[in-house]
Amino acid sequence: MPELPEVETTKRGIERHVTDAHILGVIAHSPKLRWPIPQNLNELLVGERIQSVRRRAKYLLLHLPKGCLIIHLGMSGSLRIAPANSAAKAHDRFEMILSSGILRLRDPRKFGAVLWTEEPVEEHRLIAPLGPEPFAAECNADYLFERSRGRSCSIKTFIMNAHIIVGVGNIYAAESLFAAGIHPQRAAGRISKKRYADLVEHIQRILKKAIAQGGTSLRDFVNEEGKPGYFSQELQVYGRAGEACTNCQSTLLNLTIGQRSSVYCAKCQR
DNA sequence: AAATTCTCCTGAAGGC
DNA sequence: TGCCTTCAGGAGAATT
Repeated sequence: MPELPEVETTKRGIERHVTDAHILGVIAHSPKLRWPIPQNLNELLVGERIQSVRRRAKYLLLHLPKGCLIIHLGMSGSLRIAPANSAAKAHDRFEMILSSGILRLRDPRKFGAVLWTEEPVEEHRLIAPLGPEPFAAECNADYLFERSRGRSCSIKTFIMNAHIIVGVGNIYAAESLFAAGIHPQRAAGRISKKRYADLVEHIQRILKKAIAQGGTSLRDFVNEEGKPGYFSQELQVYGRAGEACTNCQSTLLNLTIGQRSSVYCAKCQR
């Protein structure tokens, strides 16, 4: 399921294909994903040039002269660069015929999104409320400590909240908390600044490593060439409930926090 | 404001 | 072998 490393991997993969590419056609195979796909994209975009591609949180932003195409991969989405003459298949929901090939969004579960905005994208309703990127300078122990004061939600829920910090989904939240030795259910407001410093360091380290390995491939994720990522080999706790902790050999436990499975080690995480 | 619950959708896995 | 049920999961929306 695409989290920040997977989206970053995708962004880097499509960058050289889409930058400066001209749009020859736009086809929405599904009327809606999470939200309706604008039906006038063909007339809006054909003939335009893609100026650049950026990632903000887990959103991919394709900048055009008139506006910005916002793409979210949801939990089962992947973008591929396909040959110009290839045909769309069953779960292909959206595609843009480019001068450089076809940019195709495959999303079996339809939790993704394709949106168009002509306002500055930073002001878009989905982008504006987002917290800082995990690698940004302002995303540090002081910031997380201040934002967490007085909050009773679990630390896992807290770091998965994109309005606090973006890009930390279920997999990397579990991994980061294990690395930092913090129990996923501990109240966010009851964690010291020192522990937040540890935590943010681990979040950054783990995300960077996952990006370097092309993301974690679980179920559907493949990069723009259809290849999986390799970070899943590095997972310490995610998906390992019932197995032995790599640090102390205790049996890893599973908790449901905010309707998300949360694997942790009761001995190593307090 | 913050916390909780609901919702979208479909493949995969488990039970019988 | 096959049908039915349950579950996962990003994140906004609705509700309390």
